[in-house]
Amino acid sequence: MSQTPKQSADSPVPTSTDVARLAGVSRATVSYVLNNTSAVRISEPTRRRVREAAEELGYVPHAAARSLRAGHSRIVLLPTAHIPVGPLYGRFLNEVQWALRALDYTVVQYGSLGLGADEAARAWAELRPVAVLSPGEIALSPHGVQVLKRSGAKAVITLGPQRVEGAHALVMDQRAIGAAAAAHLLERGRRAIGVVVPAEEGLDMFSRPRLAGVRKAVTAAGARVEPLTMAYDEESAAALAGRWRELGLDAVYAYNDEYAQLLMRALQDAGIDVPGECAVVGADDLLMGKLLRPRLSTVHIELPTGREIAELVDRVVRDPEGEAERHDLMAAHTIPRESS
Amino acid sequence: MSQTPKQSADSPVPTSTDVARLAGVSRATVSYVLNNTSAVRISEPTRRRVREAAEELGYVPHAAARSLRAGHSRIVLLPTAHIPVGPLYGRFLNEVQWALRALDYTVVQYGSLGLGADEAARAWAELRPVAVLSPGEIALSPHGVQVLKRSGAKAVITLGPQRVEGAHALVMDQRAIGAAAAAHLLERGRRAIGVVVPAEEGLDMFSRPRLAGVRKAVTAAGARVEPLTMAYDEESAAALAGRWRELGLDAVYAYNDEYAQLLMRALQDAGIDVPGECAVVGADDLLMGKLLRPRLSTVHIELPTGREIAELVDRVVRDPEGEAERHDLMAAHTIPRESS
DNA sequence: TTGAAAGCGATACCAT
DNA sequence: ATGGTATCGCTTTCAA
Repeated sequence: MSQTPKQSADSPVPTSTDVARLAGVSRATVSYVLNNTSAVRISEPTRRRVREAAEELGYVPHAAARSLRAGHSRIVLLPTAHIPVGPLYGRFLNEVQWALRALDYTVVQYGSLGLGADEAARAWAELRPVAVLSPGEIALSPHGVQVLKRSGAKAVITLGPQRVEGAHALVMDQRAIGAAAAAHLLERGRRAIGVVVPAEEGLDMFSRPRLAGVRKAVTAAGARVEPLTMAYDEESAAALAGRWRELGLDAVYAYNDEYAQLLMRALQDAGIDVPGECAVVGADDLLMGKLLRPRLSTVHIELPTGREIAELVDRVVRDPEGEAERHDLMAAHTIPRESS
Repeated sequence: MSQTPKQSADSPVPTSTDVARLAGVSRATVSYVLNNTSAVRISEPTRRRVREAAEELGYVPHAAARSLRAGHSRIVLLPTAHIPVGPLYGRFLNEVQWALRALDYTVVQYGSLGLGADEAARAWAELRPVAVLSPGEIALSPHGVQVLKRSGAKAVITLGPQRVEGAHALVMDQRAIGAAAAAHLLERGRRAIGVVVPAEEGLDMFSRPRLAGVRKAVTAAGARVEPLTMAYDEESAAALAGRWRELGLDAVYAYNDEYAQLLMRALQDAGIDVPGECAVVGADDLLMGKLLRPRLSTVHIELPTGREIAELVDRVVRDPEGEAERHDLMAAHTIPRESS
């Protein structure tokens, strides 16, 4: 028999027709055998011949042709930001992808590089995904949702701080994080609270609501809030620390643990005592925070598991009319350590 | 009983036929207009009618149908690990994705969750990608490469420490990192060097060659190497630090900056002076390292830009026979700071 | 138990 | 300047 499948530069890709020919049956039979179609009974010898033929040719079905015929795909489109989000959230998205694959969806991460909301939605729609799970940092317009639904998407779901007209929403209310940090600092007796807002673009979807959360809690208590723009580099942190005393603040909530570490270092280098002169709180409860001195107080964020999210997506796909709006998907609580 | 899903109660997904009908032309004309086919000339009024019809119906072409007809796709498949790699490498992969999209490829990140190398390759082949860019941490067998090429992939490229029979290789030799760290420590007069090997699975593709790099440099100098398994958590680090003095080491290369930070903290907490009693070197040159005290010495890794990689992929796609093996894609040099 | 044939949606050749 | 139509690879009635 054939030893080494001699495939020169231009050997054509084997199709089910080739398998059928080699096995001496029709394409229909090939399909039946390879898909274990239970509605049809094929004799065992035939099955074997088909399988052997497929094996020998190295036949692999063509997903596009299959889903074209089927009229639907199992693609879940997961638009990705072009900027790196934090490690916590990054891990979470990874988990979601996992879980969706475990439910037999094909996860397509689509980087929508500089496309506007509507262009992006159009590009996504070309893939005819059965569902779109759009993280909060991705722009998605009501019109974009329409385009996607019109293109056959059973589920268009936003996963993040805000909802979009027409889409199912899995709301993760970032304000709770700011609120938790603020409550903690107020309880510690702080009355003038700075809030670091990352200068990096694309993070505002997270940082704005966190700031709003702080604002609400702090003003309700009659204390002061000061937004502080800072980039994730030493210069920016040093500059901020340099003018710290003019700001007259006695505490700062620094967006997340990474920014907090950066700022805390800069404050210390500027001779400002933490937590004596200024309390510092981060967020995300990264391992790192426990290693710092003083140990970094943080807001622990309880994200849903990837499985939960995947199952919600699956539910909406199966029952697009069903209610799937959820608001209880995120919890936040402070972990006080030494920096506050 | 199970009839064709009627696309629910609402309107069916519009096809080019619908556009043609509404515009009063044939499907061919629709295709010509919407693709700006230059070989055919369509009158301006007709063009307008077609475009308006498409707009009105919210028509979006069906990517699967198109690529089925075309006989090829612009899909670049990027298998993803199910474990988070470091932040440096993660950012790099993100950049690659960017750059590929800029070259008009559709990047599909495919999480191959617990599939064996051959099953995974088969699953990827179903999507008929024009190229597969497989990061080093992904298992890819020679047989898998065959399957992919047979399915029409013009380029199967490994991106990582090792090469795979049949695939183009963009080799990033991790040994250089270990070698750089070792050379630095030897130069500092250290003679007994520990090497942290992450306990986390999936990182061995990186950690093994790094260890090998250290080993080669150190044994050549007649000094001692000691592999040290450590997980990325405080307990594991503390345990290692607890038995440090028995180990009789005067330096440690801690895989990357994250593990280095963790271990350095544990050593300090165990009363071991850094760098006096033990020098510590990390890798990746993360911002974090500059914030620690003592400042963390590190190996700066020069990864290629995403654009370089994307262009290499593109080149192989256009000329699959051309040579594209590259070994000069990574450079490493030590940045001495205070911890060594 | 198997096969013939009708599409799924888009494109490109060949007529008109 | 347009339209008819074969075709890509696969699934699934309906017939034999």
